[in-house]
This record gives sequence, C-alpha cells and structure tokens, in this order.
Amino acid sequence: MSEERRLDVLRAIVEDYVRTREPVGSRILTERHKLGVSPATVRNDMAALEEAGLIAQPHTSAGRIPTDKGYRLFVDQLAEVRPLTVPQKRAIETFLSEAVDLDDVVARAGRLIAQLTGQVAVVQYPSLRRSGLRHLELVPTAEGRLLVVVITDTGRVEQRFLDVPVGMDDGTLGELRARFNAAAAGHRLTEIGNAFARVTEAMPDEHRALATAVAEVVTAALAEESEERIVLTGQANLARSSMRFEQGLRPVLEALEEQVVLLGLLTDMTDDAGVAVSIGHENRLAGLSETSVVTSGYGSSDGDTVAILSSIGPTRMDYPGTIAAVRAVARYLSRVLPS
Amino acid sequence: MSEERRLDVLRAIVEDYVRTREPVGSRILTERHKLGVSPATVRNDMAALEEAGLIAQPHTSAGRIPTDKGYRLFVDQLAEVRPLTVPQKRAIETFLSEAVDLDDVVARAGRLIAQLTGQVAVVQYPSLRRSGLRHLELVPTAEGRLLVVVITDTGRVEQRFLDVPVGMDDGTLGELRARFNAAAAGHRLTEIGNAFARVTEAMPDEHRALATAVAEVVTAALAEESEERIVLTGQANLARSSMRFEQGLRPVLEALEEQVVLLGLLTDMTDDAGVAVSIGHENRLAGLSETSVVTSGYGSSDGDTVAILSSIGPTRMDYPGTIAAVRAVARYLSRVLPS
DNA sequence: CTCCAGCACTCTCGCCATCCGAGTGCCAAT
DNA sequence: ATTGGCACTCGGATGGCGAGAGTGCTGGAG
Repeated sequence: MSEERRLDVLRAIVEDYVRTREPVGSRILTERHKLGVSPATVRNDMAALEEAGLIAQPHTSAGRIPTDKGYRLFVDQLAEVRPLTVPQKRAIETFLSEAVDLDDVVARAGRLIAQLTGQVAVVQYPSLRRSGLRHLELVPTAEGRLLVVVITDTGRVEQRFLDVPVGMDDGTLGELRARFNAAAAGHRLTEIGNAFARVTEAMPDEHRALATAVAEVVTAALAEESEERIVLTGQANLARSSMRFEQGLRPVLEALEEQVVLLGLLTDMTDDAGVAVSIGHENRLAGLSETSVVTSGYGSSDGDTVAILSSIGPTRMDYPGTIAAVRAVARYLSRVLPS
Repeated sequence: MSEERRLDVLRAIVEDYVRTREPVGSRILTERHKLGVSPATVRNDMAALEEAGLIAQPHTSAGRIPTDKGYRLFVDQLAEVRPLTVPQKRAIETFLSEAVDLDDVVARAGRLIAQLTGQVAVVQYPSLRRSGLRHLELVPTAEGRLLVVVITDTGRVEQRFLDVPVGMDDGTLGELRARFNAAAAGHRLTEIGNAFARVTEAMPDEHRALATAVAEVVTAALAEESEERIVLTGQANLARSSMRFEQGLRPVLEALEEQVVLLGLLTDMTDDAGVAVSIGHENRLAGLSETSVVTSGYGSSDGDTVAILSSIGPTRMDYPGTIAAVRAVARYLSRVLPS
C-alpha cells in the first residue's frame, strides 16, 4: 500500500470533485485518471484515507468527497501552481492601469478577482496606519460643526465630523490648518502625534482647546481599525448553480455583511509571505464554515503590505486557479498603486 | 356586485398573501376578514378581479395571488399609511445622529432601512452636481501623476488621478491650488466652469496647459453621473425564507451589482414629491421583475433632493410598512445631513 | 506483501400510481 | 345581488418499487 499512490488518489478525488461537484467513486477514478491500478485497490486506499480523516462519504453507497482536512493537505502539498496565461496577465495589467482614481482601482481589482475566480471578492482599502500623510484639511460645515479631511499618500481620503465651539472665525481655522499641515507633512500617520503636540502647545491660549480637539480627532480616527473599509464584489456569483451550500446562502451572506469581523478574519490569516488559504471550519466565522478564503496582502512597490484582498468561495473550489488569480491581481495592484 | 366591496376583497387578498405567503382562497378570506358575505359571493368578486387582471391563480384549484397590477392598485388607493411608532422614530433619530462622518451616516441609514423593512437597502451618496464646492486639493503622488481631490459642502470627497508632464515643481502646484480655490470657493459645482476658465487664462503660458488639464479633469469628473456611489445593505435578508423568488436569487443579485444601471433606475423613478414605488415588471431591470422598489429622495433641510435612498424586496412586501420606513429615514437623514 | 477480481449488500434516487383536500365555477333558489 | 350546493380539477403528499452506483470483504495470483 504505497503512501505515494494514496496521495495521488487524494489529489484525483479533489480534482474530480471540484470539477463535477459529485461524490467520486472508485470506478470513475480509475477511468478518468491513469492510476495504473484497479478499482479494488483504489478502494483500499480510500478506506485508509477515510481512516485518516481526509475524505468522507455523504452516505453509504455514495462516492467520497474530501474533508476540510483533505483540502488542507491538497493545498499544502498536492496542488501544483498553475500560473495565469499571458493574455490573462496582460488583461489584468491594462484593466487595472485604466483606473481613474483610488476608488476605481479598488473596484476594478474586486471585479477582476470576482471574474477570474467566479467567486466573491473582498478588497480592503489601503490601510491608513501604514500610509503617509499628504494633507490635512479643515472645513467648517454647519454651525458648530467642523469637517476634518485627511489625505494619505496612497490617495485615500478619510473624513470626520467634529463639534466645535460656535463662533470659530475662518482666519483661525486657516492658521490652524497651515500649522498642522506644516507639522505633519511627509510623516507616517503613526508618528504625527508628537508633531501635533508641538503645534497645539504653540497655539495661543484661546485656540488651544480647539487645536487639541482636532489633533485628538485625527489621531483617534487613524487609530480606529474599525473604520477600515472593504468592498465586496461578485456576490451574484454566490447564486450560481455551482455554489450549492448545504446550509443555504443565508449564513454566508450574513458573514459577508459583518464587515468588521470579516476584516478581522482576513487580517489575522494574512501573513506577509504571499497567499494564505483558510479552509472550511478553519474559519473563525461560523457562517463561513462551508467556504474557503484565499487572501493576499498587497501594497506599494517596495513590498510593504498596506491592505488585503481575497476571494471567498465554497470549500470545493479550484484552489490552484484561485490562488494564482489572487496572487496575480495582488502583484499588479501593488505595481499600479500610487507610490 | 358592489364596486366597493370588490376593492375590499382585493385589499384583503393582498394583506393575507403578504402575511402568509400563500395563495388565498375564498373560504379563508371570509373567515379572517369580516366582509359580511359568503365565500360564494367572494368568488364572484374574485372572478371579476381576475378578469380585470388584478389577481391571478398560480394553477387551477389554488387560491388567488395579486398581480403586479393588483399591487399597484393597492398601493395607489387601498393602502393605509401606517406611521412608525414613537420609539421607532426616536431610535432612528438617535442612531443617525451618532454618526461620526458622512460614510457613517450613509452606512447607518442603510442599516436602518435594512432592519426596519427586512429587505435590501440602497443608499446613494449625496450627489456632487447639486452640492457646492468647499475645497480643491492638488497632491502630487508618483512621478508624473497628480491626485485631484474635491471636497463638497455636503462632506463628500471625490478623487481623480491625472497624468501631468514630469518636472512639476511644488511652487507652481501651490499657486495653482490657491488660484483655483479662490475662484471656486462657494460656487455650485455646476457653475465653476466659467470661474476656472478665467483662472487658466490668467496663468502664465508655460503652466496654462497644466491648468487647463486640471480644470478639465475636475469638471469632467463632476459631470460623470456614473461616478455617483451607492451602498447596499442587508443583502443577507435576501436569503431569508420569507424571500423565495421564482427565478432564484441570481437575477436579483446580478441586478443589484449593476450599480450604474440600478442607480439610473432609482433616479428615474424618484420624483420630488415623497416616496415612489415601482412594482415588479414596472422595473426596467429584468432582474428585478419579481421585486418592488420603494424610493425616496433625501437632502438638506431646505428640501432640495441631493440623493436617493430605497428599499428593495419581493413584490409581496409590506408596502405600508416599507413606505413608512423609507419616508421616516429619508426625513431624519435630511435633518442630520450637514447644512 | 501487494494487488485484484468477484460477489453480496446497502443506500439513494427517480418513477409511478394513488389519494386527499383545497378551491373553483356554475346553477338554482332566495 | 347573494348564497348554498355540487361536481370537477389539480397540485402535492405518500408509499412502493426497481435500477444503479458504490462499498467492503474474501480468496487467490503474482
């Protein structure tokens, strides 16, 4: 009973099941893959694989399907990387480079992933924490309200309302804006706390309270992980016939709507080195127990990860294809992203 | 055969069908609603209603269900307004007023609608065209790329990348920014074209090309209806058992993903006077032929409509409740919105 | 020791026939 | 105009049956 052939059998089962979406039996297996052995032998291997918890049968007298553990082994050891075709790569590149602004870049990346993988794409906006500050803008709106706008060097814009004492005059505001900008220009967002402190100290007494409030709002806003935005694309793919979930779409859609939790999940599973895969029950979110998540960080050309993008589909997914797509888009995205 | 009772019957059918999601027959009808007549009489009325195309039977020997036309009549003439309870209103108000920025306001409005109606909420960001310009910002990013940021007085921010000749020096950029801002300050976005023209003319020759490019990008960006963003909330509601669509979720999800087309539909159906309803096949989008859309404009306190929000659900929906919810949220939203 | 052919056994799924009940339409009576 | 009665229709549920797919096991061959 060769160990190697047993893994061949597992690979064959995964590939066939992914393709046909039907439990695969020993006969079909020997017919479609040249394993060089008879169905009976395959059955023995299957028994061993089932014993090891890598495959299971939905009911007696049905073929086998891979378990989460089986998929895990497949992804880690058995899957062969299948790089995209050259036309595909070129399509990605041009499609991304046609974007007119950051929103558009993110939207296009999502559409690419959704289309290439036929699944749901999740794209996180470039994270504030890791970007630099480009400009700070203070805009009075209604009486007693101030709009604080932060522009980062990845082109992202963040806004906050702030209640201020009535009677603010435009001159003070202009001065405040000028000083803050001078202090913060070019610094990482995480470092501007000190710079701002110096500014507030230098302000005349009557305006110091306001200055402090602004500084606080800015740093607080930037510290708030929860404000990091994500975009979902291709949810319609969930309704395709190829995606029948045992429990129905409900839990999946609900999980996708909990954007904060979802983002947490993605952040946790992403390591800096390339693409990460989380399979079925490995996902903390109960609603995603029938799905697998493939994520990758992306960032500026220097390799820093500033955000995450991922593809979510049924555990029975085309792992090599999905991984290739996610990696490719992440790579080109990093290249296109402003500095 | 009194005309009035016939409408009572229609109303009863709609209400019962909405509640039970099952075709309703003559017997049940007389039991649950005190119509004061016998099932046989009701049957006669039903025959007439069916003749008029207001109700239909899925198959012989089943009860009747309203047609799109039947719902239309119900909405236009039969539905009684059912205002929200005071606690509900208060909840809306406080929940909206807790928002920290424009993104948050829009997100919260969506969540409110989704929760109150149990359906999908669509909220459009305040439209650029109808707002005023607050600030224009020019930010150099990568070599040869310029980020143009527009801030409106509704707190919305729009961004565009622009390719510029290399070798732009910061001084020129600063001057350009200052002049444009001076020219545009306080104007409606639709009027800044002229103001910008004067600025470009006044620029020294060597920078005029750049100035023109910027002006063009800004006006072009603002003219682009397609860039108007919408936010979807509560898609998980689509998977609830109460939402069985004949054709499945697929077409609905697909329609919701065509955000540009969807927004066009919403814009067309919204008139300035309050809540509008579009039922089933009345929707231009084929994917929404099994759904009804309830929309309302919202805007600043002075009554101008600057954007749209709506709720989308099955044609068999609780029209009075949905209408009340949409109207209430639109109203409070207008009140909370900056200036 | 590995592999394999054969065989008995077990389930699921699809099919068909049947039955039941809800609901209708029509008619004659009030 | 309304109503009670009645024959009729049809969809959906139920249950039995057979076919097919797949398994596990056993005993024999290389």
